[in-house]
Amino acid sequence: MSEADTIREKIIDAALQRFRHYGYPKTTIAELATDCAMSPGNIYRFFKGKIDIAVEICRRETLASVELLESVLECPHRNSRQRLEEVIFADLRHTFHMLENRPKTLELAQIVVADRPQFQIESLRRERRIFQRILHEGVASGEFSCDNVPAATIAVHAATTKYRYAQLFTNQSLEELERELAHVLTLMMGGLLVNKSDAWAAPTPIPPEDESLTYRGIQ
Amino acid sequence: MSEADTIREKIIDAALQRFRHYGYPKTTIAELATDCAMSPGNIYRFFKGKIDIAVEICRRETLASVELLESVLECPHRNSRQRLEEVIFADLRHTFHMLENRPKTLELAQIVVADRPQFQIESLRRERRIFQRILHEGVASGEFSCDNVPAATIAVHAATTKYRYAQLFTNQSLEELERELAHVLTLMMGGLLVNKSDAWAAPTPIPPEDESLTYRGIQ
DNA sequence: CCGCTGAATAATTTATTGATTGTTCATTTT
DNA sequence: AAAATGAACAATCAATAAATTATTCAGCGG
Repeated sequence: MSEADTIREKIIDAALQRFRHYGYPKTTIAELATDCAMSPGNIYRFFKGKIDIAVEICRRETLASVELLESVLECPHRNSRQRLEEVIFADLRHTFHMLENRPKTLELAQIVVADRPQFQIESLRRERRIFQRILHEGVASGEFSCDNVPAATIAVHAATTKYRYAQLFTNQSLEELERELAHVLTLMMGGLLVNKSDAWAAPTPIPPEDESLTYRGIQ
Repeated sequence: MSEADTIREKIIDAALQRFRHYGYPKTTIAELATDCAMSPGNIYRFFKGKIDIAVEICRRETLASVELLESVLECPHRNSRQRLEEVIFADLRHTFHMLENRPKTLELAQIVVADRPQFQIESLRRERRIFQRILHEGVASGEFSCDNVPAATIAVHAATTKYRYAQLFTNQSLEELERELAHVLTLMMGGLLVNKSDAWAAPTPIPPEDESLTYRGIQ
């Protein structure tokens, strides 16, 4: 890692701490400069502006989220249905706990998206790619029947919108949301599974929260 | 209608005009009083406070929306699948045009919900009841197979969350949203229809917008 | 040169004040 | 007595001033 990159990391680190503690608006460039033992002006040799520091932090956050979901996905001894369901459950829990425990993260994301609408679009696209992979595998293995994987991916993603950052839409508890999501998944499985009867025959048990997995590297 | 009710209506009417034109915050009780040729204090003999006028207006708005959806539902020569799909499409279009053409209505609803969270819960419940009726009929007619109608209703409602006040979540065009919704509905139909193959065999054509129906009494 | 500083400036935020508004109620009118 | 008024008061909002902050850049050391 080059010297410049090291300094950049230092700035990001300082910003991460302060944004989490005091929020983006209450954090000043001067403070970040002090934290990094440099002058305010020098920050601008590493970031075009204050908002760009936030963008970088959010970018990493979304990459970490995607990695979390991928780690759920790579869990072996799972068929496609279980994978899809567990990824979506993980998403619900991950975003739910995020808003519950680190509200400043949402604030930061909202500030970034307000300035860079493209950011949200790309984050959602990355998430959808995971769904698409599962559907693709499921079709290949003969478990899912689906003649238009991209369309089905979009459908699954859209139908589970409520379970990403759920607190933005409702004040239901996590337990309620999980029960509801199980119903939504059962319904959708009817449209994906080759043997429709399987969707009801094996009603989705809500997978237990795996703290060790879900929160790895978070908080 | 009693004399008191007539006056009440006059106040609501004046408020409706002003809220639409200038918005809730920019409308004063004094103005409403002037519109109704009375004193500010007298308004309080008919409404407990300013916010209660807004609540009543929103309540009527949501009742009108439900009636709109019911009118779609009562269209004859439709099977349950078509009814469900058309009601959800109508909902998307209705709320989309609402936000596009009368943004003050959203502002008003947000103000009301911020003060009366129960309001939103009840509005959603009323809407869900329509869905439940369709599902119930579909099961009775043998078109749908579903061993837990209330749960399926909740699932259908939740899965289509994105298509109610869609502009709150995305800046996709109405056309894009309609295409997407068609995919979601196809997926869900797999979980509802007795003959799963029907869901794909008869891909949902996006029903044409029926202006005369959709906008009756709105705007 | 290169990396950095820190004062200067432009933009934003915060604090303050004055004006407006929602609400009440003693009083008047019908 | 019932209905309505409008002045009074507290709460809220808008406008402006003051302070703070983001960003730039001429210049300083290494």
